[in-house]
Amino acid sequence: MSFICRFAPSPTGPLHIGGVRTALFNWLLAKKNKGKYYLRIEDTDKVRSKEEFKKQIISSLAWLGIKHDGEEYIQSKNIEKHVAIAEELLKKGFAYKCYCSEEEINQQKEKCKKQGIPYVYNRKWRDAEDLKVPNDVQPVIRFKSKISGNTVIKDLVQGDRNISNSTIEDFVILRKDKSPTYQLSATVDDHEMKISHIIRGDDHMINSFKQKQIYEAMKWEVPEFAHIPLIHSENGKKLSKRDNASTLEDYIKIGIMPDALRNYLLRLGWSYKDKEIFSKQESIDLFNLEGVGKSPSKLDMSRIYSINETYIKTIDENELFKYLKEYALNYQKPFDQSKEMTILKSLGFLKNKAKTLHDIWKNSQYIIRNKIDIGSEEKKLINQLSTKIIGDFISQYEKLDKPSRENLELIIKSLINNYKTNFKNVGQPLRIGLIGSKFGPGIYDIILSLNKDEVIKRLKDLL
RNA sequence: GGUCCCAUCGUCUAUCGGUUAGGACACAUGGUUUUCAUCCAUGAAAGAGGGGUUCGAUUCCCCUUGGGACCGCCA
Repeated sequence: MSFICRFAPSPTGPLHIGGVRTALFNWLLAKKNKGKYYLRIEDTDKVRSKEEFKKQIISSLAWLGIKHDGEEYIQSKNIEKHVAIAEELLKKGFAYKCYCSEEEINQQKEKCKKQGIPYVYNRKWRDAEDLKVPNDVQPVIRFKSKISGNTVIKDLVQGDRNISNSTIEDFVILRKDKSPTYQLSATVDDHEMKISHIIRGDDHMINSFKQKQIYEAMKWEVPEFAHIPLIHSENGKKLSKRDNASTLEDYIKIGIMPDALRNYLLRLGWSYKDKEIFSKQESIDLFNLEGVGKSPSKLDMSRIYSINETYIKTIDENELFKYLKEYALNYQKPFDQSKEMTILKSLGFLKNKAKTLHDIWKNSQYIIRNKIDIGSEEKKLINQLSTKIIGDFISQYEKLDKPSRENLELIIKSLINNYKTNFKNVGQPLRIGLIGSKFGPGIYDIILSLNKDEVIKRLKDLL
């Protein structure tokens, strides 16, 4: 059996985290089964579709490492075909022209609202040979949904889903301006692209019942369906654009790495035994639809941070630096070239205190900045004793040929002895002088990561 | 409101009739450590409720409760 999957976003906004997961699952299933994964841009909403969103979606997916096969498919380029199918359905008696004006429909909706009953189109023009066709109304074409019987979808995630056909209204497939609607376009394109598995959010369940009827009317082979549960925000509702971490960009901005997000999204609603960390290859090998749960899952930021932290600590440092550089370039300031080597060499300890690229970037600021700003809290900690200690430290440090952890340790120990004090009273003033904060990397790491002149200069500034 | 669906620690989940209900994140405590962290150890934490079926139910069925999705000439 061949696996041809697709992800079909509409370019009406930035890519949503739920959409990212849908794309991921489609891609994973296609790759696992050596099939194809296509990207289709559903831009038939002429008003809301924007070129910039299309570009953003494509680049977001590229950032995550989800590459589609072939060129991206632009739905609007196939409109003529969609219209032709609408005409064909009309000719074959599976669709009909509806001359209800928008006012008429709105009136009906109002009426239903008043009576407190749900609105369903009344199928007025379904079998209307004797109705007089108004000449001031452009008709829409509606699909003639089945009135009796049931439709069953053998959903690969949800199991058998059964719905009474009477609950499906005669949906519009061609608007009054002769443009196709989603139900039609998506179905025609899925058929033309020979999509074998449609994996999409659970919010499309009803659409699948509608679209299945179109497949059957056209005598097309019906694809397999899998409706994956939606991702809910931390307060349990469907994720909306208002949630502050809902677009991919939101995560990139705070310094989440692509593999970490991929891993998080994979494990959200899917599991494989007790395994938590999956390399890209492992996720392809191990992914399956059977492991996808049926209930929606809530987004958990602390989990995202935690997985990101794991990746920061385990990936190759050159690769990590690549991500860090990109992050700095896009969301902070590009690194000064002369500082790059120092940062790369210091990554070993900078990354130990970081959950995000932003944290690493923050930790590396003392290397980047030439002038150290000392916080007001920290200034209070610099007293007579500490300036004396720093002074002593400088004179001993200056004499060192080549500073090393060992000889630095000797100096610090002698200072502790001479001043009959503890490490804290020696280390803290030094840290404040060198990085401006009492929090930060280990003092030896700091000193060794900076030039000897720079260390002396910074410490003298403190005196 | 109508239709459909879901239900194990706070969160993501394991269990596919017999388990001291397991793991991970978060949380708490202790230890290591030169600060903050890391790291290590330990702990607290769950089968929504009620009926069945069964020798035995978290697991199968029904009801209740709670939660969700859909209900556009948007996609």
